Amino acid sequence: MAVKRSGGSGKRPRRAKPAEQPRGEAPLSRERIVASAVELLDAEGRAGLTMRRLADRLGSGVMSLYWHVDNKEDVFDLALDSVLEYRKPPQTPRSRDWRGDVIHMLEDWRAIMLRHPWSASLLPRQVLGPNILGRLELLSKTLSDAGVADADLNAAIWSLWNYVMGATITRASFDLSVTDRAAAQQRLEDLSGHHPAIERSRLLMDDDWDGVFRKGLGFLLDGLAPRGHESR
Amino acid sequence: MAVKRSGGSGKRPRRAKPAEQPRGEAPLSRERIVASAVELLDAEGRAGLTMRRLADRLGSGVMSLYWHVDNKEDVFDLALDSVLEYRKPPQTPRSRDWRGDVIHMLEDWRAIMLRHPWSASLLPRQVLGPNILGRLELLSKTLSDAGVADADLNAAIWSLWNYVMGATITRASFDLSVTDRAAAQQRLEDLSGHHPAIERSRLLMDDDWDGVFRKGLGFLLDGLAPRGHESR
DNA sequence: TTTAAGTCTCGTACGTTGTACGATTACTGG
DNA sequence: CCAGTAATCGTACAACGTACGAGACTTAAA
Repeated sequence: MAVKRSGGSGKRPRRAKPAEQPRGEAPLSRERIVASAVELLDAEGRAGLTMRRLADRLGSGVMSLYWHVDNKEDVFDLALDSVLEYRKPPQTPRSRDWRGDVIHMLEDWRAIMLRHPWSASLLPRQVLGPNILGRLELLSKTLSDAGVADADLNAAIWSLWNYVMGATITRASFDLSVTDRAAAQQRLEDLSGHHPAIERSRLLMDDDWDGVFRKGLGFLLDGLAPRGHESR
Repeated sequence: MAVKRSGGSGKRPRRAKPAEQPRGEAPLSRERIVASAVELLDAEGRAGLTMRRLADRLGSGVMSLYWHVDNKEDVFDLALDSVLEYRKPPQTPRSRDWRGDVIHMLEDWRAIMLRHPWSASLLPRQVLGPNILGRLELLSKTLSDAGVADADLNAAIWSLWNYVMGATITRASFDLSVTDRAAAQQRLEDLSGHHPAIERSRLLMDDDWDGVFRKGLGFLLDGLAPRGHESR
């Protein structure tokens, strides 16, 4: 069996004669594959990504992809992580507003995933790509610097992560087309007799998702950080 | 096209001569299909559920399933909701411990989903089955009775829902086999230089998931409910 | 009794999917 | 010239969801 490239990040040696492809096609590479996968996912959704369509879009044969990528799950993992790069806004390296830093990073996270709705549907998987690890590292460091005790750090990080993921997944799966929304409303009205409290809270209609998200995040941060310990 | 049964809950008329099946197979029904689907999902996981295997297990032809069920997505929806029935513990109808009631229901919810790990992977979908609606109704009513203002009810319910879903999905996807856990740890150590804060918090090892869940839930409830309003 | 309309089961077949396998080509260092 | 190894890709296969339509059976009307 041939020794396949996988996992590692070995650089492909520069080809001596780059003018080979009949079309102006760049040679296949892991990066190009992932970039095309993200385009396809954005355009067609999760079910729209097939290895054949991906190969077509790249102008290559289907099986060529498998030299650079282990399997389709691998493509999903790479696409998910690739979209989650984070550049924190330029500011003094020792920001005093740790709370604002955390909120900014988490809202950015959520915004990205809502901009690429397929990413939410990919979430129930083990995600340890470099960009996600980078975000966790930043979160960890920020909270630590803010005075959260090492013993509580785990709980703090996971609570925030959980909250963001839950809010994003929920929001993404309830972000329906107008037709679907009408159908859902109709369905609720059919059952209105049985669910007066839901009816009264208008749970599934005209929600301020962003506001709810921010509010809940505030509650969590209030609870997680040592009170009266902030600098602002 | 034949008028297919769907959506509604029409009772199948009792068959006059019940001793028809060569084996002791009960006749096909939506309920039997869903029950078998849950068994199959429990045993083989999400990818293990195929219409053919499901039909085999029921001793029927594949296409017979489609009389009772719209398609495979429908089976997933039904299986998910069917598992989430909730019986609240017997107690005085007007419990004073609303906080305990909420915690009990949400922890039960999480426990069920961890007992059926496939349910977490199904989550990014619109879930409005009767059992889930029942839980939302109960949650809504409990919070309302506890003094949460109508205007805040939406935010309260969604925050709790989001938190529970996020925690469950995360927990389920990180609940690895021992081998996988070793691999993940190895991977982290490979990158240890780049992620000192994660390393220090021991984020991915020996976590007390249940404790973290409970703690974060407490913070949320503290924030959501009017403080000093509880009865205990 | 005959007829017609459901209700329910299921065999066959089609198109699509992920990917195993091996042939093929290009380029490298000896 | 040769051996190795990096990379591409055509063919083939098993498995999938499900459309279609033929049938068997039950019930109600004629």
